[in-house]
Amino acid sequence: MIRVLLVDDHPLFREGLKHRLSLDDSIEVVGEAENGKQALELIKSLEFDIVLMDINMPEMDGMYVLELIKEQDIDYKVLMLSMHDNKEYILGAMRHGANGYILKDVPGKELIVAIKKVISGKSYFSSEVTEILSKELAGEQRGIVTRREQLVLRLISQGLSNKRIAQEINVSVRTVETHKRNIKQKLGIDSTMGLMRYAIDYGLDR
Amino acid sequence: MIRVLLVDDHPLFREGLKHRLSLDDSIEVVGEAENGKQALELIKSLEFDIVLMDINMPEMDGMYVLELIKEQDIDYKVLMLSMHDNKEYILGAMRHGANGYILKDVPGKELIVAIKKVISGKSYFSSEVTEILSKELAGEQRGIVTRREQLVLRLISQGLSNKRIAQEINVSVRTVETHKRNIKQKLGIDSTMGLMRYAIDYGLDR
DNA sequence: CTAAAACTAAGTATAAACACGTAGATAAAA
DNA sequence: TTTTATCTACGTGTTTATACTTAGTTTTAG
Repeated sequence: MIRVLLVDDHPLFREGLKHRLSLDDSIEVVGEAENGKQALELIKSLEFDIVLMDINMPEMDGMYVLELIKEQDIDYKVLMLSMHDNKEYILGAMRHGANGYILKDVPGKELIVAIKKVISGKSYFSSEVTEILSKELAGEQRGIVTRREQLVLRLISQGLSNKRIAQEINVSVRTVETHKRNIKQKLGIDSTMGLMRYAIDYGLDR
Repeated sequence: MIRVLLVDDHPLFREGLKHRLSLDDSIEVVGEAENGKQALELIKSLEFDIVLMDINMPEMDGMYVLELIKEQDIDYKVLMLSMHDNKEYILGAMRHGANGYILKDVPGKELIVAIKKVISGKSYFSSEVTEILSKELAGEQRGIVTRREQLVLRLISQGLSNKRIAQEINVSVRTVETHKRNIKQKLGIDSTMGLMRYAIDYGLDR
């Protein structure tokens, strides 16, 4: 029996997932959390085999939880779920050791296939995801937005000024400027507004 | 038996919805569509009592479909679903004659209550929604964004700088600044980012 | 252990955005 | 025909952002 821990902030989505997973007799949902904090508590107290986790969540997002999980001794399997096929997310998830990454709108069977593959020790990335990755890699290690830069990007997308961002993450305004400049250069975008648009389009906001 | 037509672009969400609705014996999902176009076809060919429709969808969004539905002779009941509690959406839905508007993260029972209320001829707007509306109406008839301002707003949403916008519409940068200032004042938004979100949410972009 | 990458931050000068007030020209409505 | 709304735009002063360079410190990977 594969014991699954669900982490997603939308109750309806969780229900949809549960329903899908219930179609397979060897899978069982043993816990649910609606944000990262809850997830971490459950991870400590619960026995399970795999975490199925959304990236975009309020309170504490999935990417961060992934990081924390993978820093622990026990190697829990983590399958990331996302609405977005943006490369920053995908690369971020891979960098932090996710065992798989699938988009939320994949057909139902694929989800179960993915879980079983991950449980068997392999990794699973849905075809849309691998396609994006290959395009990225084809362009040779082009600038990857680093974690710190992603953070700054998210704050930019929330409409904060350099000054506010600097206060928020306790660095100098000049540092924020530097990060911003590097992000622009990496993404080939030349205006702050363009960055905002990018962040919104690719779901890096909120 | 209440026959429901589901319209949402996310299969998982539809499954979650179906699961919830299946908890009530008097409700039955008779059709599903994943975008506005499909929905319109089903509406022509199918018999049903109420449409449960998401606003944000690719291809053809829910707001436009609502408009088309309400222009027809038969008065179909329409309950709008949305991730966003943004007032333009809510007001837009009301203006186009939606019978209800609820947020996607409401508890499961509320959805069923809402459907039954709408079927009985009443309207249903969830509490978060009515709260936002009351705030809006308290401020009475605030300024309407003019055509020119809408144009500027659209360009802002595309991430253009004041300078670029000025070039685009052949006016001085100062004029753009003035428009921007007026828009902000009218909408009660004080950041350019807020304007962008407004434009994107309201579909003024692209 | 060493090299590379990431994070930090400053100097200096220029450019852009914003706030607030004001106002002429023109088009639309009463 | 007045009145009103809209579109246009300037002045002035302040704040913020950017361009381009350089560089110390820390972390990560080979």
